[in-house]
Amino acid sequence: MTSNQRKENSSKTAEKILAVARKVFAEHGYNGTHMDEIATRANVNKATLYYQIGDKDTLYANVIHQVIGNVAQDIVRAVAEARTPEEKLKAYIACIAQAVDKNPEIPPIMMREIASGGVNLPRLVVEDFVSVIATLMGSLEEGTKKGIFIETIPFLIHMMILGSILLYKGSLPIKDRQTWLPASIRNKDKKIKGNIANEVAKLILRAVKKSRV
Amino acid sequence: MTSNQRKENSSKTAEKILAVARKVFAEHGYNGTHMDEIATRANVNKATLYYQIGDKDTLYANVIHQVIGNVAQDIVRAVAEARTPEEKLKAYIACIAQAVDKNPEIPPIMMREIASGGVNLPRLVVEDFVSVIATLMGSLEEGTKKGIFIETIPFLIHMMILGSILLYKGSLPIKDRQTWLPASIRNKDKKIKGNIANEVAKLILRAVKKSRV
DNA sequence: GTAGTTAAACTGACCGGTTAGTATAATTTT
DNA sequence: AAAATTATACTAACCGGTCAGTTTAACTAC
Repeated sequence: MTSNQRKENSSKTAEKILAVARKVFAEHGYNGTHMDEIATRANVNKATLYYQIGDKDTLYANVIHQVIGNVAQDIVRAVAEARTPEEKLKAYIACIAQAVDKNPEIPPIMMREIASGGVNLPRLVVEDFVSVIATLMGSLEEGTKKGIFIETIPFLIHMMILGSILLYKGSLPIKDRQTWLPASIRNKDKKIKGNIANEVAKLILRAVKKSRV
Repeated sequence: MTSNQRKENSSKTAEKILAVARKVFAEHGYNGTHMDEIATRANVNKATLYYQIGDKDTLYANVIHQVIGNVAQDIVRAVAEARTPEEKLKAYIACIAQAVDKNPEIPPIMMREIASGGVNLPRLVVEDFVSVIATLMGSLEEGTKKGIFIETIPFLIHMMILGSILLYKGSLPIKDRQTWLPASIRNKDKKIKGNIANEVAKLILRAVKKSRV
């Protein structure tokens, strides 16, 4: 094995640790997460964990970055590629929904992060958020100027989209665990499982668009 | 001092502890909250805290009950009093927004609770949630039957409403703390501060109503 | 009215388990 | 040989919870 391969193996360990850490932090939050559990579930000695990554804060910062740091660019790019304000809004929603679909750790981590006032958010991540909201503001204002959209409060629209997706996805586990729930609530949405993006987009567009066919 | 006064003082102590606990739990979450901090901030000896209330779980359960246990009945009642589906929906949203306005601990506590899969939620509270969603489902179905509303996924609508309000209110502290934010984002919504209920209601109704004037 | 009794509220000091993080020597991998 | 990993053991701090004992005030008996 060359030294490159050695580095690969080493970084594979780090990646494994990060992947497990993501899950554990999502399950228990920062304070509820124990380094020992991460090490155990990653099949790695605790000393290795510290050797590879560092202390708890560093590990968490890495997780945060990996989980929500990259979504932002995706959104900005996807929106830029769309032409009409309506398409932009759709792309915006689809992007968020897809990101959450791809890694289900986003809802719990993000919600806890918001709950704690974003104390642990690296400034870089906050800046990403800002660029996302700015993007949305752009789309909405463009739509308003063109007479397609009504006047709105962009920040609220953002929270509406994000909130819908985060809470919807985030509460599925609760619903599933409460086996005694009335079937009317449990099954009402089986049909759209895995793809609420369309449904959210439909609703948001209905809310925001001026005229209707 | 009469024995009544003594009891009063005692229950005052308990109330003080509960009030402080609410804040601390909202700030740090269950695992991040230390009994010592609660005791200190309540100006009460830790042993007194245990004497008055019990262990951490009990204290947290009390907080949960106090914070989100009562909102449910309010909602159900308010919706029952309204006549048309549209009015019911408005009442529903207004109720939630008002509750969050009245005690700002709801967003962080609720979001963290959802994030952790509702592990700490007393069954009674979960049942309250169910009754709330059932109420909403009733209103939506009634509206659909009468041809006023389109077909919807009630659970998603619920999450849309709740998510909007929780995230909007919940992220205000973050926004305020990031002093470097562009003014366009910071100030865009000063005009509606304290009353997003109307705005959310407007948007949700536009999304859900079939025809428009 | 005052000495004795009881019960509730409260306190300071402490205990025991937990957990982040470290040290070290040995082993494996490349 | 050097880097990565492991097993094991350890420390220091932290934190939930307890306990023996004190204060306070209301009640009782004389």
